[in-house]
Amino acid sequence: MKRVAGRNSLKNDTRKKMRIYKEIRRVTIERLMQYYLCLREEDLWKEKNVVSSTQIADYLDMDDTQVRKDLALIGLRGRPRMGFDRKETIHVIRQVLGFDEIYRAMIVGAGGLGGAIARYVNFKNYGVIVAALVDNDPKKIGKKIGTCRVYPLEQLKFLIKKFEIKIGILTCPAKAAQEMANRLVRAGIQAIWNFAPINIAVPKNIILHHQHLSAELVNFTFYLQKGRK
Amino acid sequence: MKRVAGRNSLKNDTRKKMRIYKEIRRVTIERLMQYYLCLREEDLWKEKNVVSSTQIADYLDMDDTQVRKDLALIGLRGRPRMGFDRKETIHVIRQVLGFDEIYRAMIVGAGGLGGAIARYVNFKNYGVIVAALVDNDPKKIGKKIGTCRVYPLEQLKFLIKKFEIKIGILTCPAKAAQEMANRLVRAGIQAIWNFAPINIAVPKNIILHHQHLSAELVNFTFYLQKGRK
DNA sequence: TAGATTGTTAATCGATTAACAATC
DNA sequence: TAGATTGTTAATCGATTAACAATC
Repeated sequence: MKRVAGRNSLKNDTRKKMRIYKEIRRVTIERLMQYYLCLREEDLWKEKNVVSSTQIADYLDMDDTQVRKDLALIGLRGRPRMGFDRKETIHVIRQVLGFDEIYRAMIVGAGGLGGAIARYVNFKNYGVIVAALVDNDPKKIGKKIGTCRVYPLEQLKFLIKKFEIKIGILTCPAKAAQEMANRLVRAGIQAIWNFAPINIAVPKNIILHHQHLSAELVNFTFYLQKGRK
Repeated sequence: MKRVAGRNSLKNDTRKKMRIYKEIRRVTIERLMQYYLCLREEDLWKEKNVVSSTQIADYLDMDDTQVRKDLALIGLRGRPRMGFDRKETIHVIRQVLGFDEIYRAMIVGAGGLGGAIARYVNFKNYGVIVAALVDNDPKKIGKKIGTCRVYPLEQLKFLIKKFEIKIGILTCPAKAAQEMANRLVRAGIQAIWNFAPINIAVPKNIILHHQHLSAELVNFTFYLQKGRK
Protein backbone atom coordinates (compact mmCIF):
# COMPACT_ATOMS: atom_id res chain seq x y z
CA MET A 1 0.00 0.00 0.00
CA LYS A 2 1.33 3.34 -1.05
CA ARG A 3 1.60 6.17 1.39
CA VAL A 4 1.67 9.88 0.88
CA ALA A 5 4.34 11.33 3.11
CA GLY A 6 3.08 13.99 5.45
CA ARG A 7 -0.60 13.38 4.93
CA ASN A 8 -0.79 10.86 7.70
CA SER A 9 1.94 12.34 9.83
CA LEU A 10 -0.28 13.75 12.56
CA LYS A 11 -2.26 10.57 12.77
CA ASN A 12 0.90 8.53 12.87
CA ASP A 13 2.34 10.74 15.55
CA THR A 14 -0.69 10.21 17.73
CA ARG A 15 -0.59 6.49 17.09
CA LYS A 16 3.08 6.37 17.96
CA LYS A 17 2.48 8.40 21.11
CA MET A 18 -0.26 6.03 22.20
CA ARG A 19 1.92 3.02 21.56
CA ILE A 20 4.70 4.56 23.61
CA TYR A 21 2.35 5.40 26.45
CA LYS A 22 1.08 1.85 26.64
CA GLU A 23 4.63 0.73 27.29
CA ILE A 24 5.66 3.35 29.81
CA ARG A 25 5.40 2.11 33.35
CA ARG A 26 5.31 4.00 36.57
CA VAL A 27 8.97 3.37 37.38
CA THR A 28 9.98 4.62 33.96
CA ILE A 29 7.99 7.80 34.44
CA GLU A 30 9.80 8.38 37.70
CA ARG A 31 13.16 7.88 36.03
CA LEU A 32 12.24 10.20 33.14
CA MET A 33 11.35 12.80 35.74
CA GLN A 34 14.76 12.40 37.31
CA TYR A 35 16.53 12.77 33.97
CA TYR A 36 14.46 15.85 33.31
CA LEU A 37 15.28 17.45 36.63
CA CYS A 38 19.00 16.87 36.43
CA LEU A 39 19.28 17.85 32.77
CA ARG A 40 17.33 20.99 33.37
CA GLU A 41 18.43 22.06 36.80
CA GLU A 42 22.00 20.96 37.21
CA ASP A 43 24.31 23.92 36.77
CA LEU A 44 26.97 21.45 35.82
CA TRP A 45 25.18 20.77 32.57
CA LYS A 46 23.34 24.01 31.96
CA GLU A 47 25.82 25.10 29.32
CA LYS A 48 26.26 21.77 27.62
CA ASN A 49 24.64 20.81 24.34
CA VAL A 50 25.29 17.11 24.63
CA VAL A 51 25.13 14.77 27.62
CA SER A 52 26.03 11.08 27.58
CA SER A 53 23.97 8.35 29.17
CA THR A 54 27.01 7.51 31.27
CA GLN A 55 27.11 10.98 32.75
CA ILE A 56 23.44 10.90 33.64
CA ALA A 57 23.77 7.41 35.07
CA ASP A 58 26.78 8.34 37.19
CA TYR A 59 25.01 11.42 38.50
CA LEU A 60 21.90 9.47 39.46
CA ASP A 61 23.86 6.43 40.61
CA MET A 62 22.28 4.00 38.19
CA ASP A 63 23.13 1.85 35.18
CA ASP A 64 23.91 3.61 31.90
CA THR A 65 22.11 0.99 29.80
CA GLN A 66 18.96 1.82 31.72
CA VAL A 67 19.22 5.46 30.71
CA ARG A 68 19.67 4.57 27.04
CA LYS A 69 16.76 2.14 27.16
CA ASP A 70 14.45 4.70 28.71
CA LEU A 71 15.42 7.39 26.23
CA ALA A 72 15.09 4.97 23.33
CA LEU A 73 11.59 4.13 24.53
CA ILE A 74 10.43 7.71 24.03
CA GLY A 75 12.09 7.91 20.63
CA LEU A 76 15.36 9.62 21.49
CA ARG A 77 18.50 8.62 19.63
CA GLY A 78 21.98 9.43 20.80
CA ARG A 79 25.11 9.77 18.72
CA PRO A 80 28.07 7.50 19.31
CA ARG A 81 31.00 9.35 20.85
CA MET A 82 28.73 12.32 21.58
CA GLY A 83 25.74 11.36 23.64
CA PHE A 84 22.26 12.88 23.63
CA ASP A 85 21.27 16.39 22.64
CA ARG A 86 20.43 18.06 25.91
CA LYS A 87 17.73 20.42 24.68
CA GLU A 88 16.04 17.80 22.53
CA THR A 89 16.02 15.36 25.44
CA ILE A 90 14.44 17.93 27.74
CA HIS A 91 11.90 18.80 25.08
CA VAL A 92 10.84 15.22 24.39
CA ILE A 93 10.59 14.29 28.07
CA ARG A 94 8.39 17.36 28.68
CA GLN A 95 6.25 16.30 25.76
CA VAL A 96 5.88 12.71 26.94
CA LEU A 97 5.20 13.60 30.57
CA GLY A 98 2.59 16.10 29.50
CA PHE A 99 4.20 19.29 30.77
CA ASP A 100 3.46 21.18 27.57
CA GLU A 101 -0.29 21.12 27.94
CA ILE A 102 -1.94 23.33 30.54
CA TYR A 103 -4.17 21.93 33.27
CA ARG A 104 -5.91 24.14 35.79
CA ALA A 105 -6.25 23.19 39.43
CA MET A 106 -8.40 24.27 42.36
CA ILE A 107 -7.34 24.16 45.99
CA VAL A 108 -10.06 23.18 48.46
CA GLY A 109 -9.11 24.60 51.84
CA ALA A 110 -7.20 27.87 52.06
CA GLY A 111 -5.31 27.08 55.26
CA GLY A 112 -1.55 27.03 55.73
CA LEU A 113 -0.95 24.08 53.43
CA GLY A 114 -3.37 25.26 50.74
CA GLY A 115 -1.86 28.71 50.83
CA ALA A 116 1.67 27.35 50.60
CA ILE A 117 0.76 25.26 47.57
CA ALA A 118 -0.96 28.21 45.91
CA ARG A 119 2.26 30.18 46.24
CA TYR A 120 4.44 27.38 44.81
CA VAL A 121 5.25 29.22 41.63
CA ASN A 122 7.01 26.56 39.68
CA PHE A 123 3.94 24.38 39.17
CA LYS A 124 3.48 26.16 35.89
CA ASN A 125 6.78 24.71 34.65
CA TYR A 126 5.03 21.36 34.84
CA GLY A 127 1.89 22.37 33.02
CA VAL A 128 -0.27 23.03 36.06
CA ILE A 129 -1.78 26.35 37.09
CA VAL A 130 -3.65 26.89 40.33
CA ALA A 131 -6.64 28.94 39.20
CA ALA A 132 -8.61 29.29 42.43
CA LEU A 133 -8.93 28.41 46.09
CA VAL A 134 -12.21 27.75 47.84
CA ASP A 135 -12.91 27.90 51.57
CA ASN A 136 -15.92 28.17 53.85
CA ASP A 137 -14.36 30.68 56.22
CA PRO A 138 -15.88 34.12 55.45
CA LYS A 139 -12.74 35.84 56.74
CA LYS A 140 -10.64 34.21 54.01
CA ILE A 141 -12.99 34.79 51.10
CA GLY A 142 -11.88 37.45 48.69
CA LYS A 143 -8.24 37.36 49.82
CA LYS A 144 -5.48 36.96 47.28
CA ILE A 145 -2.93 34.20 47.80
CA GLY A 146 -0.09 34.22 45.33
CA THR A 147 -1.78 35.05 42.07
CA CYS A 148 -5.17 33.57 42.89
CA ARG A 149 -8.20 34.42 44.88
CA VAL A 150 -10.14 32.66 47.62
CA TYR A 151 -13.77 32.01 46.64
CA PRO A 152 -16.68 30.77 48.74
CA LEU A 153 -17.17 27.02 48.80
CA GLU A 154 -20.60 27.41 47.19
CA GLN A 155 -18.96 28.48 43.96
CA LEU A 156 -16.96 25.26 43.64
CA LYS A 157 -18.97 23.85 40.76
CA PHE A 158 -19.30 27.17 39.01
CA LEU A 159 -15.56 27.81 39.18
CA ILE A 160 -14.69 24.37 37.85
CA LYS A 161 -16.81 25.01 34.78
CA LYS A 162 -15.66 28.59 34.37
CA PHE A 163 -11.93 27.94 34.60
CA GLU A 164 -12.10 24.46 33.06
CA ILE A 165 -10.47 23.02 36.15
CA LYS A 166 -9.25 19.43 35.82
CA ILE A 167 -7.40 18.88 39.11
CA GLY A 168 -8.75 19.29 42.64
CA ILE A 169 -6.25 19.70 45.46
CA LEU A 170 -7.65 18.74 48.85
CA THR A 171 -6.04 20.62 51.72
CA CYS A 172 -9.10 20.66 53.93
CA PRO A 173 -9.41 18.88 57.29
CA ALA A 174 -9.63 15.07 57.17
CA LYS A 175 -13.24 14.98 58.26
CA ALA A 176 -14.34 17.10 55.31
CA ALA A 177 -12.17 15.39 52.69
CA GLN A 178 -14.57 12.71 51.46
CA GLU A 179 -17.44 15.16 51.12
CA MET A 180 -15.26 17.64 49.26
CA ALA A 181 -14.04 14.87 46.97
CA ASN A 182 -17.64 13.96 46.20
CA ARG A 183 -18.44 17.55 45.34
CA LEU A 184 -15.43 17.80 43.08
CA VAL A 185 -16.39 14.60 41.29
CA ARG A 186 -19.98 15.76 40.84
CA ALA A 187 -18.68 19.02 39.42
CA GLY A 188 -16.76 17.11 36.76
CA ILE A 189 -13.19 17.11 38.07
CA GLN A 190 -10.83 14.55 36.49
CA ALA A 191 -8.10 14.22 39.09
CA ILE A 192 -7.73 14.64 42.85
CA TRP A 193 -4.58 15.30 44.85
CA ASN A 194 -5.40 14.54 48.45
CA PHE A 195 -3.32 16.07 51.25
CA ALA A 196 -5.87 15.31 53.97
CA PRO A 197 -4.61 12.55 56.25
CA ILE A 198 -7.38 10.11 55.40
CA ASN A 199 -8.13 7.68 52.60
CA ILE A 200 -10.88 8.82 50.29
CA ALA A 201 -12.77 6.86 47.65
CA VAL A 202 -13.56 8.10 44.16
CA PRO A 203 -14.93 6.51 40.97
CA LYS A 204 -12.40 4.47 39.02
CA ASN A 205 -12.19 6.92 36.15
CA ILE A 206 -10.89 9.67 38.44
CA ILE A 207 -7.13 9.93 38.90
CA LEU A 208 -6.46 9.88 42.63
CA HIS A 209 -3.13 10.60 44.24
CA HIS A 210 -2.79 10.46 47.99
CA GLN A 211 -0.12 12.64 49.53
CA HIS A 212 -0.08 11.38 53.08
CA LEU A 213 2.74 13.28 54.68
CA SER A 214 2.60 11.10 57.80
CA ALA A 215 3.19 8.02 55.70
CA GLU A 216 6.43 9.54 54.46
CA LEU A 217 7.76 9.52 58.00
CA VAL A 218 8.60 5.85 57.66
CA ASN A 219 11.52 6.99 55.49
CA PHE A 220 13.06 8.36 58.65
CA THR A 221 11.75 6.17 61.46
CA PHE A 222 12.75 2.92 59.75
CA TYR A 223 16.27 3.99 58.90
CA LEU A 224 16.95 5.88 62.13
CA GLN A 225 16.29 2.81 64.27
CA LYS A 226 18.98 1.42 66.48
CA GLY A 227 20.52 -1.66 64.98
CA ARG A 228 20.24 -0.10 61.54
CA LYS A 229 23.27 1.38 59.91
CA MET B 1 27.15 -26.02 71.77
CA LYS B 2 24.76 -25.73 74.65
CA ARG B 3 22.66 -22.64 75.12
CA VAL B 4 21.03 -21.23 78.19
CA ALA B 5 17.54 -20.14 77.29
CA GLY B 6 16.80 -16.54 78.05
CA ARG B 7 20.35 -15.44 78.69
CA ASN B 8 20.97 -14.56 75.08
CA SER B 9 17.42 -13.66 74.23
CA LEU B 10 17.94 -9.91 73.98
CA LYS B 11 21.06 -10.36 71.94
CA ASN B 12 19.28 -12.85 69.73
CA ASP B 13 16.32 -10.51 69.31
CA THR B 14 18.60 -7.73 68.14
CA ARG B 15 20.40 -10.10 65.84
CA LYS B 16 17.12 -11.33 64.41
CA LYS B 17 15.92 -7.74 63.98
CA MET B 18 19.07 -6.83 62.12
CA ARG B 19 18.80 -9.86 59.89
CA ILE B 20 15.21 -8.98 59.08
CA TYR B 21 16.15 -5.38 58.32
CA LYS B 22 18.84 -6.47 55.91
CA GLU B 23 16.19 -8.26 53.91
CA ILE B 24 13.50 -5.60 53.93
CA ARG B 25 13.51 -3.58 50.77
CA ARG B 26 11.96 -0.26 50.03
CA VAL B 27 8.95 -1.74 48.22
CA THR B 28 8.29 -4.04 51.14
CA ILE B 29 8.36 -1.12 53.56
CA GLU B 30 5.79 0.64 51.40
CA ARG B 31 3.55 -2.40 51.41
CA LEU B 32 3.91 -2.85 55.17
CA MET B 33 2.83 0.77 55.53
CA GLN B 34 -0.25 0.05 53.44
CA TYR B 35 -1.16 -2.99 55.50
CA TYR B 36 -0.71 -0.91 58.62
CA LEU B 37 -2.92 1.90 57.39
CA CYS B 38 -5.77 -0.31 56.27
CA LEU B 39 -5.65 -2.57 59.35
CA ARG B 40 -5.60 0.41 61.64
CA GLU B 41 -7.83 2.87 59.90
CA GLU B 42 -10.45 0.90 58.03
CA ASP B 43 -13.70 0.98 59.93
CA LEU B 44 -14.58 -2.23 58.21
CA TRP B 45 -11.97 -4.05 60.27
CA LYS B 46 -11.81 -1.94 63.39
CA GLU B 47 -13.84 -4.44 65.38
CA LYS B 48 -12.24 -7.58 64.01
CA ASN B 49 -9.66 -9.62 65.87
CA VAL B 50 -8.53 -11.61 62.89
CA VAL B 51 -7.98 -10.62 59.27
CA SER B 52 -6.99 -12.96 56.44
CA SER B 53 -4.30 -12.25 53.88
CA THR B 54 -6.97 -12.62 51.22
CA GLN B 55 -9.05 -9.83 52.72
CA ILE B 56 -6.08 -7.48 52.88
CA ALA B 57 -5.03 -8.41 49.34
CA ASP B 58 -8.52 -7.85 47.97
CA TYR B 59 -8.77 -4.51 49.68
CA LEU B 60 -5.42 -3.33 48.34
CA ASP B 61 -5.90 -4.99 44.97
CA MET B 62 -2.86 -7.20 45.18
CA ASP B 63 -1.88 -10.87 45.44
CA ASP B 64 -2.62 -12.68 48.69
CA THR B 65 0.63 -14.65 48.60
CA GLN B 66 2.47 -11.36 48.64
CA VAL B 67 0.76 -10.34 51.85
CA ARG B 68 1.64 -13.63 53.55
CA LYS B 69 5.25 -13.40 52.39
CA ASP B 70 5.64 -9.88 53.69
CA LEU B 71 4.11 -10.73 57.04
CA ALA B 72 6.20 -13.90 57.30
CA LEU B 73 9.30 -11.79 56.68
CA ILE B 74 8.71 -9.76 59.82
CA GLY B 75 7.97 -12.88 61.85
CA LEU B 76 4.18 -12.93 61.80
CA ARG B 77 2.42 -16.28 61.60
CA GLY B 78 -1.18 -16.71 60.66
CA ARG B 79 -3.52 -19.50 61.61
CA PRO B 80 -5.11 -21.68 58.93
CA ARG B 81 -8.83 -21.02 58.60
CA MET B 82 -8.48 -17.89 60.73
CA GLY B 83 -5.95 -15.49 59.33
CA PHE B 84 -3.71 -13.05 61.18
CA ASP B 85 -4.31 -11.49 64.57
CA ARG B 86 -5.13 -7.89 63.78
CA LYS B 87 -3.67 -6.27 66.87
CA GLU B 88 -0.52 -8.34 66.81
CA THR B 89 0.00 -7.51 63.13
CA ILE B 90 -0.40 -3.80 63.80
CA HIS B 91 1.96 -4.04 66.75
CA VAL B 92 4.70 -5.87 64.89
CA ILE B 93 4.51 -3.60 61.84
CA ARG B 94 4.79 -0.54 64.11
CA GLN B 95 7.79 -2.13 65.77
CA VAL B 96 9.53 -2.96 62.50
CA LEU B 97 8.86 0.41 60.88
CA GLY B 98 10.14 2.17 63.97
CA PHE B 99 6.97 3.96 65.06
CA ASP B 100 7.43 2.98 68.68
CA GLU B 101 10.56 4.99 69.24
CA ILE B 102 10.34 8.77 69.48
CA TYR B 103 12.28 11.06 67.16
CA ARG B 104 12.16 14.82 67.46
CA ALA B 105 12.08 17.09 64.46
CA MET B 106 12.75 20.77 63.78
CA ILE B 107 11.09 22.81 61.07
CA VAL B 108 13.31 25.36 59.33
CA GLY B 109 11.09 28.07 57.89
CA ALA B 110 7.87 29.00 59.67
CA GLY B 111 5.91 29.98 56.56
CA GLY B 112 2.63 28.52 55.38
CA LEU B 113 4.01 25.09 54.67
CA GLY B 114 6.13 24.89 57.82
CA GLY B 115 3.17 26.02 59.90
CA ALA B 116 0.88 23.48 58.28
CA ILE B 117 3.31 20.67 58.99
CA ALA B 118 3.76 21.81 62.59
CA ARG B 119 0.02 21.53 63.05
CA TYR B 120 -0.19 18.05 61.51
CA VAL B 121 -1.05 16.32 64.76
CA ASN B 122 -0.85 12.72 63.74
CA PHE B 123 2.89 12.70 63.19
CA LYS B 124 3.18 11.48 66.74
CA ASN B 125 1.34 8.29 65.79
CA TYR B 126 4.38 7.54 63.65
CA GLY B 127 6.97 8.24 66.29
CA VAL B 128 7.82 11.79 65.23
CA ILE B 129 7.31 14.94 67.28
CA VAL B 130 7.92 18.41 65.94
CA ALA B 131 9.75 20.06 68.81
CA ALA B 132 10.54 23.48 67.38
CA LEU B 133 10.41 25.82 64.40
CA VAL B 134 13.13 28.28 63.50
CA ASP B 135 12.82 31.37 61.31
CA ASN B 136 14.74 34.56 60.67
CA ASP B 137 11.69 36.81 60.56
CA PRO B 138 11.55 38.74 63.87
CA LYS B 139 7.76 39.06 63.54
CA LYS B 140 7.36 35.28 63.71
CA ILE B 141 9.73 34.60 66.57
CA GLY B 142 8.06 33.70 69.83
CA LYS B 143 4.78 32.75 68.21
CA LYS B 144 3.17 29.44 68.97
CA ILE B 145 2.19 27.18 66.09
CA GLY B 146 0.30 24.07 67.08
CA THR B 147 2.10 22.95 70.21
CA CYS B 148 5.49 24.38 69.38
CA ARG B 149 7.23 27.69 69.34
CA VAL B 150 9.10 29.66 66.70
CA TYR B 151 12.71 30.34 67.70
CA PRO B 152 15.31 32.59 66.08
CA LEU B 153 17.48 30.94 63.46
CA GLU B 154 20.59 31.61 65.55
CA GLN B 155 19.41 29.07 68.10
CA LEU B 156 19.29 26.25 65.57
CA LYS B 157 22.31 24.40 66.90
CA PHE B 158 21.43 25.02 70.51
CA LEU B 159 17.89 23.71 70.01
CA ILE B 160 19.08 20.58 68.23
CA LYS B 161 21.28 19.71 71.19
CA LYS B 162 18.70 20.71 73.78
CA PHE B 163 15.76 18.77 72.32
CA GLU B 164 17.91 15.96 70.89
CA ILE B 165 16.50 16.65 67.46
CA LYS B 166 17.23 14.01 64.83
CA ILE B 167 15.18 15.20 61.85
CA GLY B 168 15.35 18.57 60.11
CA ILE B 169 12.38 19.63 57.97
CA LEU B 170 13.28 22.21 55.35
CA THR B 171 10.38 24.47 54.44
CA CYS B 172 12.47 27.52 53.70
CA PRO B 173 12.82 29.17 50.26
CA ALA B 174 14.83 27.23 47.66
CA LYS B 175 17.72 29.67 47.69
CA ALA B 176 18.30 29.18 51.41
CA ALA B 177 17.85 25.40 51.42
CA GLN B 178 21.44 24.28 50.86
CA GLU B 179 22.81 26.65 53.48
CA MET B 180 20.19 25.57 56.01
CA ALA B 181 20.97 21.92 55.25
CA ASN B 182 24.64 22.61 55.92
CA ARG B 183 23.83 24.22 59.25
CA LEU B 184 21.63 21.29 60.23
CA VAL B 185 24.37 18.82 59.35
CA ARG B 186 26.99 20.78 61.29
CA ALA B 187 24.65 20.83 64.26
CA GLY B 188 24.51 17.03 64.22
CA ILE B 189 21.18 16.28 62.58
CA GLN B 190 20.73 12.73 61.25
CA ALA B 191 17.97 13.13 58.68
CA ILE B 192 16.63 15.86 56.41
CA TRP B 193 13.17 16.13 54.85
CA ASN B 194 13.43 18.72 52.11
CA PHE B 195 10.31 20.52 50.88
CA ALA B 196 12.23 23.27 49.11
CA PRO B 197 11.95 22.90 45.34
CA ILE B 198 15.66 22.34 44.78
CA ASN B 199 18.08 19.45 45.07
CA ILE B 200 20.40 19.68 48.02
CA ALA B 201 23.53 17.69 48.78
CA VAL B 202 24.39 16.22 52.17
CA PRO B 203 27.03 13.77 53.44
CA LYS B 204 26.28 10.12 52.71
CA ASN B 205 25.58 9.23 56.32
CA ILE B 206 22.65 11.65 56.48
CA ILE B 207 19.23 10.34 55.53
CA LEU B 208 17.85 12.67 52.87
CA HIS B 209 14.29 12.60 51.57
CA HIS B 210 13.24 15.06 48.90
CA GLN B 211 9.59 16.00 48.87
CA HIS B 212 9.36 17.89 45.60
CA LEU B 213 5.70 18.65 45.26
CA SER B 214 6.15 19.83 41.68
CA ALA B 215 7.59 16.45 40.72
CA GLU B 216 4.37 14.82 41.90
CA LEU B 217 2.46 16.72 39.25
CA VAL B 218 3.56 14.20 36.64
CA ASN B 219 1.02 11.83 38.25
CA PHE B 220 -1.64 14.07 36.79
CA THR B 221 -0.12 15.57 33.66
CA PHE B 222 0.95 12.22 32.25
CA TYR B 223 -2.35 10.49 32.77
CA LEU B 224 -4.57 13.45 31.85
CA GLN B 225 -3.03 13.71 28.38
CA LYS B 226 -5.15 13.29 25.34
CA GLY B 227 -4.63 9.95 23.68
CA ARG B 228 -4.27 8.24 27.04
CA LYS B 229 -6.62 5.65 28.41
C1' DT C 1 42.58 6.16 12.67
C1' DA C 2 41.60 5.12 17.57
C1' DG C 3 38.55 5.40 20.98
C1' DA C 4 34.29 6.67 23.11
C1' DT C 5 29.64 6.00 23.12
C1' DT C 6 25.53 4.15 21.33
C1' DG C 7 21.97 0.40 20.49
C1' DT C 8 20.67 -4.23 21.01
C1' DT C 9 20.82 -8.96 22.20
C1' DA C 10 21.63 -12.26 25.73
C1' DA C 11 22.25 -13.38 30.60
C1' DT C 12 21.21 -12.52 35.14
C1' DC C 13 18.72 -11.23 38.81
C1' DG C 14 14.81 -10.46 41.63
C1' DA C 15 10.05 -10.06 42.39
C1' DT C 16 5.51 -11.77 41.65
C1' DT C 17 2.28 -15.42 40.95
C1' DA C 18 0.64 -20.26 40.81
C1' DA C 19 0.16 -24.61 42.85
C1' DC C 20 -0.61 -27.45 46.51
C1' DA C 21 0.33 -29.95 50.77
C1' DA C 22 -0.13 -28.89 55.71
C1' DT C 23 -3.15 -27.53 59.25
C1' DC C 24 -6.65 -25.87 62.23
C1' DT D 1 -15.11 -34.20 59.21
C1' DA D 2 -14.97 -30.74 55.42
C1' DG D 3 -13.36 -26.68 54.02
C1' DA D 4 -10.87 -22.45 54.42
C1' DT D 5 -6.62 -20.48 54.97
C1' DT D 6 -1.82 -20.70 55.72
C1' DG D 7 3.18 -21.51 54.40
C1' DT D 8 6.35 -22.89 51.02
C1' DT D 9 8.19 -24.58 46.82
C1' DA D 10 8.30 -24.13 41.94
C1' DA D 11 7.19 -21.53 37.76
C1' DT D 12 6.64 -17.34 35.58
C1' DC D 13 7.28 -12.88 34.61
C1' DG D 14 9.59 -8.59 34.16
C1' DA D 15 13.27 -5.56 35.04
C1' DT D 16 18.09 -4.80 35.33
C1' DT D 17 22.75 -5.62 33.94
C1' DA D 18 26.50 -7.43 30.98
C1' DA D 19 28.55 -7.99 26.65
C1' DC D 20 29.76 -6.47 22.38
C1' DA D 21 29.25 -5.13 17.55
C1' DA D 22 28.06 -0.82 15.15
C1' DT D 23 29.18 3.86 14.48
C1' DC D 24 30.72 8.50 14.48
